[in-house]
Order: sequence, then structure tokens, then C-alpha cells
Amino acid sequence: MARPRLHDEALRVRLLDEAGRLLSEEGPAALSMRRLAKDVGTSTTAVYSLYGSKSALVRAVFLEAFGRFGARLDAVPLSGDPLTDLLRLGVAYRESALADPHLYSVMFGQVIPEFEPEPEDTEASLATMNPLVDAVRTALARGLLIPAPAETIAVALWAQAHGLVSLELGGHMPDGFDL
Amino acid sequence: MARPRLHDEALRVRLLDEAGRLLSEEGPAALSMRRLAKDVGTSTTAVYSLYGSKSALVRAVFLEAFGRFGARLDAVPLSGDPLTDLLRLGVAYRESALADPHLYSVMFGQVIPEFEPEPEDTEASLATMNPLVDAVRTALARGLLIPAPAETIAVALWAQAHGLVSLELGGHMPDGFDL
DNA sequence: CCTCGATCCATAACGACGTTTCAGAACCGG
DNA sequence: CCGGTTCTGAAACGTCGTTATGGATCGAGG
Repeated sequence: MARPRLHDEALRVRLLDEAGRLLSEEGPAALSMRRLAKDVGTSTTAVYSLYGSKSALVRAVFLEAFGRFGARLDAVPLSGDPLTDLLRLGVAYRESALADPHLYSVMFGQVIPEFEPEPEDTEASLATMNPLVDAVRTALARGLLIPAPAETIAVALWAQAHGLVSLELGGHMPDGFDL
Repeated sequence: MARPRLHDEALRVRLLDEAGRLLSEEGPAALSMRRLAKDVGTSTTAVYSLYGSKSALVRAVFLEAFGRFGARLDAVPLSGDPLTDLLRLGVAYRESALADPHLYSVMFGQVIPEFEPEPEDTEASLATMNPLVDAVRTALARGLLIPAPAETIAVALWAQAHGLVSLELGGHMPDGFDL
């Protein structure tokens, strides 16, 4: 009945990839709908017919970023000693954040005014904590930690890592500070 | 020789106050140069002749916010027991952040794309830590903490507080979580 | 094979943003 | 009262997110 569509799933993926690249390599200011469309060789109409809004586009990047982030934490090799694993998870957390600071701030900062994560989106961020909760449970079972709800300890450790990384990325560290 | 200026220090203060109010009550999106000028009853030219740029305006708000934040921490009554004081400082930290989340995110998030703090600006943020460092030193002197550089412990505690508050404000907490 | 009508998409437009320019209003010394 | 200097509001520029539109494009019916 009509022309075949160019604004298809393949283009959706290319847009998502380029959006991630722009964000990661040039920062939040570089990610504009016009720029994105031009870099991918299409028009803003394409982005709007595939995503609907900048907010929805960034949400896709947000979920993608949490996916990769979680994968990196899942990939941390377990040593058998849960306390060692907790330390390794913390190091991996920091390395993942420093490897791509802009994506990290899309996940945890509100760097792009158009996008604010919905409650449903935060489930993706909570899933990131799973390896952490597992290690805490193991440590508790072996009596290596002061007894307390595993989730409480996990959140406290997560906050510690996030706080350190966040201060480091924000430049709020004393000169030449090294933990 | 010429007309007396209306764009004077009094107006500068009124602009700063209104900018803080807009930010605090309506969030970062509400703070535009046009809106600010209109609310104060002047023109954008005034803002530019007094501040030069949005970046500089927000920097002024940033420093003001850190001033108030530091004052709240300085005002925490000391109990004599440094460990109690550390806990109180943490509680005061959280209360200050929750009392004005938008200002907190101007201080520690990059909520306004136009403004990124310079190295000199972070000195203001480090000064906020002084009461914390003092309490840590006292605790160390009394053998209440495992020996380590006071600054290291202080930064770790600060990061813990900042991490918890930051996750809480960002909604990255499990449902009904209470430490 | 050609036309018709349905479908899609790039272009251009709209309002708001940060920032800058500019013409005239406002003032003081003479 | 007037000249010249200083100041200021209004308008202009380019960019942003988003939306409307008119022409281009193709499959089906004759």
C-alpha cells in the first residue's frame, strides 16, 4: 500500500548506539536530537517516530548503561572469600564508573534535565546490587560480619562506593587524596 | 556625568536570592535568565551586567549554598563524645540535604549544564568537612578509632553520608528501606 | 504499464533558551 | 536648557526540543 519504512528497528539501534557514544565521548551537552539525527544520517522525525521524546531516548540509554554496568559487576571473579569479593566488587564499581563517567552520571546524576528516572526504572539499578547482596549473605553465613539484615549492609556498602566515586568524579576530594 | 545605576549591588543580592528561591522551590528547569529577570522586575541585561553569565550566577548560588550547608554543620552541638558527634553530624548532613534537595544537587550534582565547579570552588566544599575532621581527630586522640590518617577517615565518612543521601534523593533505594 | 491513493519522511516552523547588540532614555555639568 | 556620557530595555541571533506539512515514494487496480 505504501513505501517501505526506513525508520525501523535497525535505525532504532543505531540511534541508541550513537546516543551512547555522543554521551560517553562528548558529554551530555553534545546529545541533542538534531545532532543525533545528523550523525546517524537521518532527520529528527526519525528519532521522534522511534522514541517519541528525548526523555524516552535517554531512558533507553539509561537502561542500557545499567545493563552494561551490572554485567561488569557480574563478571567479577569470585575468590571464595566473601570479604575479598566485596573489596573486588568495590574496585570494579569504581573502575566501571571511571571508565565512562558521563554514562555513570546519566545513571546516578540528573545530568540531562529532560530525563528523570521513573520508579520502574530504578528496579534496573537495584538489580545491579545483586552480586553485592550475595557476597554479603555469604559473609554473614560464615560469621564474617556483625549480624544485621543483608540488605542493610549491602546498601551501606553500595552507598560507600557510590559516595566515594561520586565525590571523586565531582572533584570534591582533597588534593592528591588516595584512600 | 551620567545616569545613576539601577544595576547595583542591591539588585545583585536580590537576583541571587531569587535565583536561590527559584532553584529551591521549582527546580533547576525553572532557573532561566529571562524568568529570573522578570521575577525580579528587571531585564536580562541586568543579570548579565552583574554576573556576566548563567555559569557565574549559578556559581554564586553554589557558594552561597555551601555557606549555609557548612553553617548548619557548624551549628551541630557537641556532646563531648566524638563518636556521638560523628553520628550527629551525619544526621545533620542528611537533614540539610533533604531540607533543600535542589540546592544539594546544585552543590554535588551537575544539575545545571551551564555550570561546572572549578577547582577553586571545591575548596568551599572541603571547608564543609572541617567539623567532621575535628571530631575524627578527637576520636583518634582518645583511641576510639582504628589508627589511620584523620583525613582518610573523614573522607570515608563523608562519602558514606553523601552516598546514602545521594541514593535516597535519586530514588535508588529498595522499597521502604530504613537504615 | 500507468494511474491513484495511501503512507512515510525531510524540511520548515514555533516557542523558549543563553547571550549580544543597539538605539534611545536618563542624568549631570555647563 | 542643552550636550555628551552612561546606562538600560527591547530586539536579534543561533540553538534547543518538539510538531505540522507538503511533497516524495511505493503497491494495488485497471
